[in-house]
Amino acid sequence: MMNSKVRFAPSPTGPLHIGGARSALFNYLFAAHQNGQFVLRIEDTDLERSRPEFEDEIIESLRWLGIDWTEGMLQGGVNGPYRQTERLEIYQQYLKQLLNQGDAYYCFCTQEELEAERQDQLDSGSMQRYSGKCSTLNDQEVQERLAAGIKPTVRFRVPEHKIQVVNDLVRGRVSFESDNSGDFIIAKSDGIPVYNFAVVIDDVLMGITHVIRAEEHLSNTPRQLMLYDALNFIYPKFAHISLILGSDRQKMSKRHGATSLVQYREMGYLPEALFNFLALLGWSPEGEQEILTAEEIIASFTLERVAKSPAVFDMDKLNWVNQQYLKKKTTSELAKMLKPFLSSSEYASDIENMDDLRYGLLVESVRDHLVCLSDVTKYMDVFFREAVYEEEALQALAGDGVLTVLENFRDDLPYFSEPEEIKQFIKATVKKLKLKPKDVYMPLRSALSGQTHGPELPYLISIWGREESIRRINRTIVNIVK
RNA sequence: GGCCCCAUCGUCUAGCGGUUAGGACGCCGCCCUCUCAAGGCGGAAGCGGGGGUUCGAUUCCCCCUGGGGCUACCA
Repeated sequence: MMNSKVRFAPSPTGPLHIGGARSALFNYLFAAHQNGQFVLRIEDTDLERSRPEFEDEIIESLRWLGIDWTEGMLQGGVNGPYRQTERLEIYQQYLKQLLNQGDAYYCFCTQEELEAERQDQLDSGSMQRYSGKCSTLNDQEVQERLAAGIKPTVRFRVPEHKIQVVNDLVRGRVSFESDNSGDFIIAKSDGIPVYNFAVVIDDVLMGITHVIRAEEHLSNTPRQLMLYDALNFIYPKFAHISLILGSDRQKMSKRHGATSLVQYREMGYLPEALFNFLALLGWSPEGEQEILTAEEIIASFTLERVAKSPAVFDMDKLNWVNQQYLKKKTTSELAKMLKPFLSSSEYASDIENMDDLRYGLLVESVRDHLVCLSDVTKYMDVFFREAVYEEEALQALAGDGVLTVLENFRDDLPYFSEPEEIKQFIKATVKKLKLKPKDVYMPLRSALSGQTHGPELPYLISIWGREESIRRINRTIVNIVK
């Protein structure tokens, strides 16, 4: 198993999804674990839906997640090109071979005819598969149709009564009966090969030893195996990993909320957190530790520990994992990462006007609340908005000694105070007035912010500074306490 | 409909014939605490059902049920 080579072969028909990212990740982990090779190939044979922008986006997403490959897109390599639409001549050769061998034939059925055929089979409850109508056309009939300008598809002639066995590395032995599959199309009428065909050619020519992909491809594998047989190719090893489901146990799709990697990046999830979380979806390390570095995951990743059952994507757990990684960041690292999120918020100018010291304090005061970076904007109101008194705050301000507390604070508040100094000052005030801490803190908090909850009070005061804090106190005294 | 895969707390999972069925998220409670978080401690919560095999099944086999996938000139 020393020279293993895997691949990830996305179709650029949309952004990189959670599911695709997980497949890419498992391939990456498998390769990295044994120092194998990893090819990134683009399967863009669906001309209708493939778009170059998506190709770029997928590649960028992989990079962002921390997934590297050793060959293929951007890296180059001796087995290129790595974009399927640039490999058309290659597929053509094998198509010709299959045609010559009699393992494939031209099919002139129109889409309407096929649709009608399918509908009939559906109505009569019989097996849904191609009837084989064109499989018996003789040379002359074929030539006539070609001469008439009909563009044929190419179908693979499925052998009869053959058992195809997939020795899957995660699922074990899975067998299929060839008779359950009709002659399937391997090249469309425009000459472009279809997935099941192109994937076989590419995997063989690129020397792929292990095909690790999502379970949805398990049922396609026997068709691919028949192609391997017809072309006299040696099978790679297969490993089909289970699907990722939404909370309703359906395959993840756009209606499950954020499903693309870019969305998570935009929300402010850390790539290392997603890397860790995705690795845990369908795989588990031996110990009980769940927060693991990429290196640790690579070191212990094996297909033997990959789960067979599908996994529901749990946003709560992702949030927790992300929080764990956020906590590891220093305040200055966080401050830097948070900037773009604040700069595009309504508080952009407020943040811009803050000096580094105060901005650092602000970050420190809200960091424990963050689940993802974009959350930061939810906690900015209290710093920059004029106090709007909540019911509980008004109650806290209605107490007996409130005015004394406020005036004492206002008159004795020291200059240039850092949170710790302010904390000491409040402590001293508590002592001096012979009150319970709460009877000092709550009136102050309420008077300053209009709320009974929020960031630690010493931080709030320090961030506002002496002048602003006194202004707020006075405003409350005049308007509320009187 | 046919073929295939899957099945342990709500969720992610450990388990690979004998365990008080372990961990994590979430939830609940307590502690800490000016508040909200964070943190610490504790708790509730699971082997889908029925047959076998076995001295003994969560674990092995079969059936059922449930969920998912494939069945495209998509991948």
